[in-house]
Amino acid sequence: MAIQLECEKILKERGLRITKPRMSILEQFLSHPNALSHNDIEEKILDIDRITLYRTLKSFEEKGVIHKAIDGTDKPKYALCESSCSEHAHHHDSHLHFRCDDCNHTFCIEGVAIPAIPAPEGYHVKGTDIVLNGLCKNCS
Amino acid sequence: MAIQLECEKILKERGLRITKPRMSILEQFLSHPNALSHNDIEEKILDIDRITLYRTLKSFEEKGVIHKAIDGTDKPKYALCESSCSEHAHHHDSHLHFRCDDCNHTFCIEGVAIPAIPAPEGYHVKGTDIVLNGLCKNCS
DNA sequence: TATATTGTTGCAACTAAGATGCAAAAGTAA
DNA sequence: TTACTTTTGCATCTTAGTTGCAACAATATA
Repeated sequence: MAIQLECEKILKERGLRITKPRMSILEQFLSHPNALSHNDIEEKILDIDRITLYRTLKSFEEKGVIHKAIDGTDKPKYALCESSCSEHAHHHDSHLHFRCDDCNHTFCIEGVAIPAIPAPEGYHVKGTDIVLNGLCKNCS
Repeated sequence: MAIQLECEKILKERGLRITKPRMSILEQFLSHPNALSHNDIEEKILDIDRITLYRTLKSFEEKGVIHKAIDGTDKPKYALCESSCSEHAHHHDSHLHFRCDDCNHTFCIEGVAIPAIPAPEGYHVKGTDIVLNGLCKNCS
């Protein structure tokens, strides 16, 4: 599917109006395999307004288009959600991200079975986030 | 052991000079079970200089006194290292933290066996960080 | 296809987080 | 006690992120 059409489809599905900044931001996520930070996007879309970008990332997150990819760095990064995520429930009770020590990219890994982590005594576990680091496909 | 003595011992072991700000910062870590953010410490030690705190946290981290506790929030938090950590090697290839959804405290969990996470195809895994969330001992 | 409605943008202004350089002060070794 | 070295605390700067608001653009409806 043409990337433009796919962007429009996603925005419509989530009840977000189709606007120029939203289209170009979403396009970035669709065309990169790795999670993107605010800064990454600013560098790729030169004429984007800083504040619009903040707000777009926030509304994308709220509507289940993207999710914050925990990767152990101080800079928040975002990755596309699976289509099964919705406004009301991100299906991310158990999530796996991989940060490459070499290229510093963070990847959202789908479809790997995550073993249950033994709950520490007295704690009630609701969700699990796993951050692996090492070398990614390209760098190893 | 008196807490003062313990602080001095740790600082000496790591080759850090014993100073007033370092003592009071380290004291905070020793007297709280949870990981502390920059802000947490500023609130507890009222007369501390902001920049000194930044620099102290950095040197504590470099010398293996504390480590950054990845907990999925945007605010870096720090927790005491086990004594087996050193300047040259943090023993944190596999680390587990727990963030409570209720009190928002982050705990560094020691002594729980962490199952190996299956490495995604093509990736070379060197370290694993796990962030559990849910309810901590006090809140459940 | 014009219009009303509502959501979104882009700017200004602000707050908070964090880094750097430097002179004065404090720790340590002799 | 002195000499040497590290650390502190301040001023200054940069970057990240928020809020309020007027102008504008997307959609729904007539």
